[in-house]
Amino acid sequence: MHFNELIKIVKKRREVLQVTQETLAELSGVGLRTLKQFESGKGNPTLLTLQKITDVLGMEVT
Amino acid sequence: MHFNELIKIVKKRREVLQVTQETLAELSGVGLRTLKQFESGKGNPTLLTLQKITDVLGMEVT
DNA sequence: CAACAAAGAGCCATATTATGCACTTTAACG
DNA sequence: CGTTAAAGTGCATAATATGGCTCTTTGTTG
Repeated sequence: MHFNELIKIVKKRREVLQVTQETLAELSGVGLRTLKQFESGKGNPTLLTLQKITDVLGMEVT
Repeated sequence: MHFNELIKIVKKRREVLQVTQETLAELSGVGLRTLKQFESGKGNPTLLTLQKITDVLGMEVT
């Protein structure tokens, strides 16, 4: 899966759950700045960061 | 998917294809040291690094 | 055992990510 | 227009990934 698609999916999932970036950051333990960078397509997160995010969203990296 | 499972899958896939770490490193453009660290479970690769590796192996991160 | 190939690990320099803080932009209201 | 919430950005620093080189360990084969 392409990077941009991944971002879209994560972003959409967060919005469906009606969670703000700030809340997701807190819940996942990822820095708000990091999350913002990721969602705005300017990041290259580590696998750990991505997993923290997807875990909270009930998603999975495979 | 858990980190360790991911590693196992990648490793197994590489072995099935009978490709050495060295060759995979060259083909994927990832440093040999980085690949070794990843496969030995001591890494936390960036998404880009992981994708470079899985691309060559004909796998996909989703 | 000896020899070889592949994998793992230490050291170290450089590049990049993760993070907080403050500020700006955007969007949706009244 | 003014207000407010959410998202995006600039900047600095700490932490971590990357990658080359070298050495050690492991596994296989004669």
